[in-house]
Amino acid sequence: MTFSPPPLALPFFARDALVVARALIGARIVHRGKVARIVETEAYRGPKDLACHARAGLTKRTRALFGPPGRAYVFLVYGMYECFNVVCNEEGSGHAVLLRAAEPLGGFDERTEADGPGKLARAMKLGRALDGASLLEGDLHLLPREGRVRIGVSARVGVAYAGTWADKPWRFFDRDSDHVSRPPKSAIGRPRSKGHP
DNA sequence: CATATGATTCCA
DNA sequence: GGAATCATATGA
Repeated sequence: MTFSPPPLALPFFARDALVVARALIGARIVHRGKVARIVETEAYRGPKDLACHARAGLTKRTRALFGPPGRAYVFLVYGMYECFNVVCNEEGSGHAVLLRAAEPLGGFDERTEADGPGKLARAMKLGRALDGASLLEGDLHLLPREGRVRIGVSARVGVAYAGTWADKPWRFFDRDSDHVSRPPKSAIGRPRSKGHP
């Protein structure tokens, strides 16, 4: 019989989004019979972070973002893609971690890809219906990382409008994964090249 | 009420 | 390089 660790619990999520974003690289996400290994995340750190949706304060959209940690924050972007986040830190802080890419492990069609936030949410069926849903109980949860992982760091993607906040090194990824959404510009921590040695 | 835009992806 | 596509945020 296979040992299965318990899902990540409240104390894991009740920390700064920067800490949680790094800790989630290599963790697994489980939902409706699908399992995937998280290989890319980004931290969003509340109202002061001008790249974070929390900058607009508490609105209809950010209700879950300002809610308790350990729940989902899901939003629609560009009218057609959804982005799945895990709420972190303490209630009201507006911290969250965006899941940007994962390696499909089980329960997927053979050619399903999850190398991008929109594609990951679509592949795992993590739509807006889950906005505010708990990851601490029920059929949506995360499992701790097993083994070692080499973590790379870069600036966050797609937030150029945020001025200097766009340059913060708050994106994390598995340096050895072939399922990261895009190679970082920085030479440090670039994912293993597929073409050359 | 009107309008601009986005934590993206896919196509030319 | 540009389009697709629509809920939200913002300002009149």
